[in-house]
Amino acid sequence: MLDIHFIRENLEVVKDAAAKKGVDVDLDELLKLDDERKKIRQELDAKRAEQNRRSQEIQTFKGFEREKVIEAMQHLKIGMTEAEGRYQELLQRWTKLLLSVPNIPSPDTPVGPDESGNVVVRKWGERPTFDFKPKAHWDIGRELDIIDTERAAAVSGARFSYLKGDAVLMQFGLIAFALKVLTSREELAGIAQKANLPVAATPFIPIIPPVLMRSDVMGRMARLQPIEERYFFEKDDLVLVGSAEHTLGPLHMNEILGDESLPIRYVGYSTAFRREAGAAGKDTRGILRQHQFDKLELESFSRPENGYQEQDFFVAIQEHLMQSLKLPYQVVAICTGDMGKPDQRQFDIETWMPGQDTYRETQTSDYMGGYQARRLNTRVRSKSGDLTHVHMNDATAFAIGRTLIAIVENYQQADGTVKVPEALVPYVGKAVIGGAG
RNA sequence: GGAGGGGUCGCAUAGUUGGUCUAGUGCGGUGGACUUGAAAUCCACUGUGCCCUUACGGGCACCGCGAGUUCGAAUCUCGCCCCCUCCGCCA
Repeated sequence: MLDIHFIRENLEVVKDAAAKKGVDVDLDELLKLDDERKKIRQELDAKRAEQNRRSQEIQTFKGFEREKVIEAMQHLKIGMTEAEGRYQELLQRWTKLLLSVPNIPSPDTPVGPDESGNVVVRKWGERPTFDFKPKAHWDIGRELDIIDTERAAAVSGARFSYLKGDAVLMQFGLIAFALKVLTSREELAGIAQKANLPVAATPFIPIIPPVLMRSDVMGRMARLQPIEERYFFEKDDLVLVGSAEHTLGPLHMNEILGDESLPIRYVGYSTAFRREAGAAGKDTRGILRQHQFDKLELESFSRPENGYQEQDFFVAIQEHLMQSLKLPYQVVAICTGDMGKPDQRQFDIETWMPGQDTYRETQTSDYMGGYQARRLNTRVRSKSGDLTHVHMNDATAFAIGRTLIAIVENYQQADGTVKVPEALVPYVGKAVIGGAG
């Protein structure tokens, strides 16, 4: 959420941001409620001050005098209860409205109504050429018997799959490869240098986070809505995460971090669960859009002034990973109308999928500014002693399913086998999938 | 799941017959005195949020969270969350 003081002082900026994001929120109403809120607050505090004062006094009184004061305070109490009721009612409306205010897009975010406004920032790699018609991953997967969606449908339903054999080796190969890069100060320093970014080379701490979390904490991550997208266990008031981001982000909630400890970087490996409620009938073939998939996710907490650089670094890491696999991709700046509500700036990496003859999103990078941290109450104490909210970044390192798709479609060969990207061979233990060996 | 114990201002603790607790003490931290310097010692300060105020300063709230009893609750009652010990179950 945004700071109410910030909204008051930058009303036009916030209005403009909401309009660009296509979010309908009545900010004038919010400020009106805030004025009322303050007024009742003052009234209440004055009454409480009086109560405190009289509570002290009362002990010096005795007998009839004491009875009289008690009677007066009972009266005061009635007024307080009434004011508290009004305050709570108002606060509820106030909070609801405040939470619906989206984050402000960065100045360099393209303005647009929906995904049609997204802008390709750069492209990398050459699309492979084939002297045969490249197949889609669902065909390759079935033929090599490494992806089984049919049996999964019988057991679990649509949008589930069994990954088998070499696909599994590939999954753990990808993870091992990425972790090697992300936990190495030298590798990270190299990536930063190449991207010309003056960021710290602090390694990522690997985490295996919980995949179930309290719904109220998910709310504080601004990720509970739309609730239709979440698997929700009402009996336990727990939701399944849609990304490791959801449990990595709150790792330091209600904490004050030391300035010298930043940036704190984590790489979390977890399964992600999505109901895909709004995507009925879309991408039903293969494993592009699954209810369940595994993912390596980056998360960092940084000083506010380093937030944008941190995101640039995250994108540089993503590009480094894709370049290592020699997969052709494009970096896309997501426009105001397509980005998430809590985002300040968002980039996607879309990777070339020859079997589908198009680029598909494989990674995303979200810079949240202090939007999530404010509600999570994660703060930094600067050297001068000031407290500010940390800035948070999250990004995909590898979404395993989609990376597998990209690999099998780009590395497929005429004989039906799939080459293993050179960088992965040591981690997978073989150079070809589906071959005689 | 059952039984018991516990959650106090960075850490550790005091406080459970309701009102001098707007929370004491120790450690840590900051500033100062002493010292050539340091240690030791002594003195002062030491959280977060909201609100009023140009400022100085002031008010309110917070003793796991939320309700309740009361003129008044860290202290009493109820619900919830979490931690620890033992038992049961279990990868």
